[in-house]
Amino acid sequence: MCTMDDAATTTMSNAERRLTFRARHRLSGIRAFTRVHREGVRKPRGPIIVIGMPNDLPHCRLGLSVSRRVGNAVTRHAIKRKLRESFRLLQHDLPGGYDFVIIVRPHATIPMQRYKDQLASAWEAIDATYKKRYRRSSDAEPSA
RNA sequence: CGACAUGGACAGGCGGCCGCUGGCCAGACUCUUCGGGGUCAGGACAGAGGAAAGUCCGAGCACGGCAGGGCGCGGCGGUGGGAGAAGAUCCCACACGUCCUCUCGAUCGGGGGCGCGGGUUAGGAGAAGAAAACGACCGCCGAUGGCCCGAUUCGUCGGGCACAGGUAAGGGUGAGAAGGUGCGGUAAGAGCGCACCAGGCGACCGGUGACGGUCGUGCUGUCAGACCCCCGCCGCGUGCAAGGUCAAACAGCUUCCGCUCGUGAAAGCGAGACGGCCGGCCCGGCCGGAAGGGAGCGGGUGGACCGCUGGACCGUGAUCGCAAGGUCGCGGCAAGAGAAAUGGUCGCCACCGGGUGGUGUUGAGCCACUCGGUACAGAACUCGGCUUAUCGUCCAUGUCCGAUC
Repeated sequence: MCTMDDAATTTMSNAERRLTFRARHRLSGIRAFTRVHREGVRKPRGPIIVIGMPNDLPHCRLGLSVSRRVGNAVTRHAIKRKLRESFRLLQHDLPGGYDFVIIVRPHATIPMQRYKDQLASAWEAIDATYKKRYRRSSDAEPSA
């Protein structure tokens, strides 16, 4: 039993440490996108606008919206890959349980590190906003 | 050697770390209606293009439509062969037009490039212009007729006017002005006549044919067919978000059961209860099955699976063909995503450009350091073409020619 437990904990910790980007990390479907657009918090950061809202999952999900105005298919795809990579590398360093939609505005190409910094900044800002809201509502509830 | 043209090949390389998609091989945990499903970690393998693009043609495939014919709409357009699944497209030869190539220049020949290229004597629209064809704005003429003046042998003659009229030489407009140039001709002109040139028509000759040649014929405006139109030929529509399968949940529809007792294996039948209708009420008669459940049909929404990658396939050798390509042998299986994988980052090297320093008689070049760059561009059902974009490197072929004056 003891060994079983050990094995379980190691796999868990391994799973937590690994920087994967699977299908479950993707935001999919027009409903999920419009929901985030309508209810989420918008944080513009340079060439990108990050919209975030909490989900009921232990991890975060990412959706990308890059219009044709940004460039041709190759350019758009390159930006998407860099943003996805940024999300992948950041996923365990920042609080989980959010859905994000990133809208990309037309801009000159920049290295991935810049996208990563912008995303981290927006991520923290969104988390702070929801933490504040949660605290306010839990403070207000007992009094009312 | 160099320049230009055409065709072909390649589309920076290697490594570390961290990831993604696919089927395959194996494992742990877990759920299960025992069919299977879920989560996690692992292994080796495979994983964008010559244009994957534009979606412009031609097909396969799918669904819908379809007697036959006509109108309409759309597409194509030199000729003869050939390749091809194809009426897409391509190849060879020829014809026509045009350009280039030698030369101070001209002509002829050779060679090469380019051409969405049937009909403009079937007709129409089109700006400017007087007019695009039954042409007269200016101009020219005014022979002939008219009017006026003079002379007169009374027959006419000379001069004038620009009234009738004649006229396409010249001006102006235009891409184009009555085929062009020259000579004759005329009052002035005009294919009115002639010569040459260009075109049309006819005859003959050559050619399978596009067409070419000769002769005849005064027959002759021209830009536009990437405007309508005419002629010939061809053409159903929509595209994998096509379309098919599956199981859920929820509308809707059909049908059965329905509450009790008897009978019966069951279906059912009989009786009763209940509800509705006839009725003031009862009897009686007729009709029905709420709630709930079973079965069937089933629009739309979301999901899963199929379609979905083995094909007019790729590589290679032989052979046939001028070529496009054909035939045969051998070897191979090569992405299948779905908010959409095929990457991110770091280092080294290669190539190109700039700067600094060194070497070098100046220069060319070489070396070191440093900075920047390394195209166009991303599969979305699959093929065959076309078109467009493209940093550069390499290879192959062709041309850069001749005669006469």
